[in-house]
Amino acid sequence: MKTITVYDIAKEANVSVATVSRVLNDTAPVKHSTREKVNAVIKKYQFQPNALARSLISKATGMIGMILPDITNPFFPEVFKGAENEARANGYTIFLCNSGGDYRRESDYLSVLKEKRVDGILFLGGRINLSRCSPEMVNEVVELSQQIPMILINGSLPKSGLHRVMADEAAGAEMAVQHLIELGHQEIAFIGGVDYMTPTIHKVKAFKKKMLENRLRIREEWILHQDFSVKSGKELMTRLLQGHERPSAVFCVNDFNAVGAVKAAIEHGLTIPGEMSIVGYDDTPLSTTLIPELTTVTQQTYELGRQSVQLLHQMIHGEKIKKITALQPQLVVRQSTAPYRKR
Amino acid sequence: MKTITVYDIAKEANVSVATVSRVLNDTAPVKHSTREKVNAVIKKYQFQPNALARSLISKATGMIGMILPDITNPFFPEVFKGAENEARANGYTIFLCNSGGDYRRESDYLSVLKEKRVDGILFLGGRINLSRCSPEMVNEVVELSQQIPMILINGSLPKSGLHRVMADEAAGAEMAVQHLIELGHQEIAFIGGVDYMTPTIHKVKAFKKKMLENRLRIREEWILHQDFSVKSGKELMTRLLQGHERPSAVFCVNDFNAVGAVKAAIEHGLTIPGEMSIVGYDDTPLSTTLIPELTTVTQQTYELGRQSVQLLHQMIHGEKIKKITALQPQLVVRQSTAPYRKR
DNA sequence: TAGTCCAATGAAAACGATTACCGTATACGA
DNA sequence: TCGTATACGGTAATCGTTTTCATTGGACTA
Repeated sequence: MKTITVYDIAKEANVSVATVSRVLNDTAPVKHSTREKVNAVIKKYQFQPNALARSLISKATGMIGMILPDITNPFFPEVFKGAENEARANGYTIFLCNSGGDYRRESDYLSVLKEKRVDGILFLGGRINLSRCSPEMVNEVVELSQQIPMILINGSLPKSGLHRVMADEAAGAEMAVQHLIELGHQEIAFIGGVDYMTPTIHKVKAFKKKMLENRLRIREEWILHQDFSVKSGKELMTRLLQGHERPSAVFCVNDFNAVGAVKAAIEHGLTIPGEMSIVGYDDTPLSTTLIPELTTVTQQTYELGRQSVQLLHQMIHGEKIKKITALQPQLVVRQSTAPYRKR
Repeated sequence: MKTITVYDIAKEANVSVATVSRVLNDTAPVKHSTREKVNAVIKKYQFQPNALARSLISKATGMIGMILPDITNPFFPEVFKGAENEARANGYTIFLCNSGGDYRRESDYLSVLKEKRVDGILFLGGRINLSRCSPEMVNEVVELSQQIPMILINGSLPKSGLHRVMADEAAGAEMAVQHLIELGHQEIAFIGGVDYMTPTIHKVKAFKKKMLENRLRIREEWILHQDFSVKSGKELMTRLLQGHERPSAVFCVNDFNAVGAVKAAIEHGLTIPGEMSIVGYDDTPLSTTLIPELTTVTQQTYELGRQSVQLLHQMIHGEKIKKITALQPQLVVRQSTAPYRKR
């Protein structure tokens, strides 16, 4: 089966390829009758111009790449959705690249995206969430970003000066802790996350700051880390509950950890929020499916994706954009937190 | 900044472009010393061949498109992950196309994928889950599938003869109902899903079949439909509980609905599984975050994605593959079901 | 020693569009 | 009737690769 080209259309419509192209792209005036004739042939053969050939010459592919650590973490599908809608509205299609947070996989994808000549790249997770990131890993990204418009979402690279769109995690974390303090809690623990990754670091810092501001005691043994999974949240909470003293409230690095914490607490016979208040982070769909529904901090996840693509689109068109765009998080109070009650 | 091409490499290495291409693709013998020389230049400029130009001539893009209804439904990220891993292992990158189940959006994407000349298409949800689908909607897909290898995942199109990979939903549903019956339940309800979509239809049919086989009464007023969301599950369960009689067990069309049902039951003061057994479907991550953990049916979601890409890959290489590949679902008993107790 | 074959390479023609540049028909005013 | 502006149409170059075909110089066989 032969692939049909503009030449075939041109021949059948008795015009030149230039005219076909003009009809296709509306780039120069074409007589009405001619246009009709050409369109008829195009329709007859269901002709669609080859985007590869077109891109080769126009230098634009209408493709963007999105690298993220784990699409099964419900935070990311929401970001993707925002990105995807904005992308489609502007004529882009998205390569979704699941890196597993593995920097080799990231490099692999970076290279693939480059050779596929995507118009832009959205980078989430992995190396951009590491508190220290090797110079090679930084360089690789910086160099690519000089060739292809790129935006870092919810992350950064030391001294790279790359464009970023992010939720203000410190502010969000402060809100969460403030909320607990206002409820009268004094013995508050922090759970979760990988200790050398920035989401954890920012939140721990904000946590300590708030505690200090309110002259509350910070117990280092109540700041526990592991990773970002449900399992991890459960294990850390269990460890917390095994101590001979226990906090009356826990702030978790994300919803996954919070869900695990809730499960551990319930298995331990505690009622939530009666005997233990728990706050999550991200406002993923999990937080409303949980019983009790989770008090958490929303990051405007959808907006994060949408605005990133919007900005990327501007970059692609050579417009200057702000280096940093910060979205304000917001506390969402649900059922997993309640005023402190003496036991 | 000039883009560098094989010509630049060739010139600098004192060879012809043909030789550069041979080094790049290892498609013909090249003298060792020449190869070294060329590779050195390639490395020096960090040259990466333009995939567009390459694809234009090779007719292969290394891109596949995946159309699915809703990436925020936790069932799909898992499918995607399976697909993505297998894809990457075979050198493909995936365009993720979120259709929202909207057939116009599907058509739009179908057309974009065609003009981008993807090597293959994975189609999930939307029109392929409709019990009746207009001839135009069928045709559009069938015609495209004659030009581009395509696999329908968990769905079908009437008389289209397209390749399909699917979980055997009828078998899975029978297992779920069988499980409840074996626990001694006799008054069982079915909840959820859009009534004209195949996931619902298959499950209701299996439900009725099992009930009949066991001479149990089927009450039409206990077969309720709405959509696939948590909210919907909650509303339907609430409606069920307002009747003056109520079932002792409920089989839900998916985990979302089941979560909603559990929430409604608990709000209604029932204990689960003590007073009400609930079974979900899909074994999404939700099922283990819920308290109690949900008894559900696993569809081997990851495998669904992985095997689909594997088969698609074979199709792309012109191999003949089975028209239908069915994965066996499996019952996963957790905490939301228990033996019937008289009240 | 002549003939054969193969490894190693280069020149040029694709692939399927866009587009710069030039050519021509028509209409219009003088 | 002629000159000229207007409105298109056509040709060919271009994008950056791969690939076919031809060429060359040995090495090997008979």
